[in-house]
Amino acid sequence: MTGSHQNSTHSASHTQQDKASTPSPCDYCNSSRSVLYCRADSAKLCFKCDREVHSTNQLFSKHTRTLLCDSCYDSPASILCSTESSVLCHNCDWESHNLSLPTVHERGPLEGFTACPSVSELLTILGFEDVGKKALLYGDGGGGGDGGGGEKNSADDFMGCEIEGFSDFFVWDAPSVVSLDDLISSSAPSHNFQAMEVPPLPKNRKSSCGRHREEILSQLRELAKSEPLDLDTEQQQYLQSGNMSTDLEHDFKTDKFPSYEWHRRSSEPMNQVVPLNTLLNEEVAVEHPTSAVSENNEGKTPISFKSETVSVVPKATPCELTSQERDSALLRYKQKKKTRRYEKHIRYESRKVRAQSRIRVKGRFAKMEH
DNA sequence: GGCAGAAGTTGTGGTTAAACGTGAG
DNA sequence: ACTCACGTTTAACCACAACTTCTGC
Repeated sequence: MTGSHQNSTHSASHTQQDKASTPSPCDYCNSSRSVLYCRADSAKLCFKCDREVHSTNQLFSKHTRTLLCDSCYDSPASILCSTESSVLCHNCDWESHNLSLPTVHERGPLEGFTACPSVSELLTILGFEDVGKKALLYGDGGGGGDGGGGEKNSADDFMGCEIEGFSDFFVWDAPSVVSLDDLISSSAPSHNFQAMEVPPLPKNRKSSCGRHREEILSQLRELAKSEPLDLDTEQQQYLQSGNMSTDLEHDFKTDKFPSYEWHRRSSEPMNQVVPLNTLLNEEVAVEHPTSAVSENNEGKTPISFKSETVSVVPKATPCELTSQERDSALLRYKQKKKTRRYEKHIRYESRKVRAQSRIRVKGRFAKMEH
């Protein structure tokens, strides 16, 4: 083993550690935060680019995409832990549940999606079906005069804010098969493979989009701007009549940083956006609304906040790309796709040489005779 | 902090059984 | 619709050197 080889392996492991637990930008636009993983492309994408890439042709639309793991941000999530409201890849699930938190957490399989679902379909897929278009309409702090009683408040700050009580909106879609045990118990020959006596998972679970639902919902709202929602007449009139929250209007037209919109303070105007320089590479004091008290647009009832210092990831660059940027991004994506390696990659040539010279019995490695 | 040794983990390829897909009867 | 035969694909298996992480001094 040469020194340079050792160095390369060391640096490789460092690289892996470095990129772990750090949200990475979209492989396509390189600006929005990636929330989806496409196995076929080995690409991490934001919702907007996912739509753009996978709507290109029918072949691409068949790619299965899943959410990124909440823990390592590097692998497709396959397990939903409803106890922690997180989505995890197999490795992280194993680490967090088999080593430290054995079996007390309620977990289930997480499935991806194919084709190019509409925003409302995506909301359903991600377990937001009860919030759906209303939340997209009223966005953050908007509200509007729609009925709905007390729960309306929660949806008002749906996009940008973590609000207590709001999690009740999120509905867990109970998968038909929850575990291997379910498969076994459901395999009685007379039952026609339907799961029998397997209680469905509780309906009041949180959404299946993991810990980053703010980011996901923010991107979905961006997506909704370019996609005519399947709205009812009342909602359409509401949008057109100008009754729409000024905040939402602002979002649709000028807000470049929807993900960070909740960084405003209660004393600031509702449509004020945190300047870019405060968002880049520095810790900023932000305040989360702790209770959903925002009423309608005219009321401007102040939202109560709790202060919290968070590390802002410098990825909050505009989602809106110029045509040049788009072309550039497309080029980058295509180049990356070209250089993708499907063939087997040997990390340690010395091990290969060693394996090839090993004694075998029916293809298996045999013990060396000393 | 630096070093040495122990302990634990990873990666390697040929064979084969099982799984899977397809077409014929 | 079903069974069977046949071809193709996939994943598990094995031992151990190389590599990484931990521990004690």
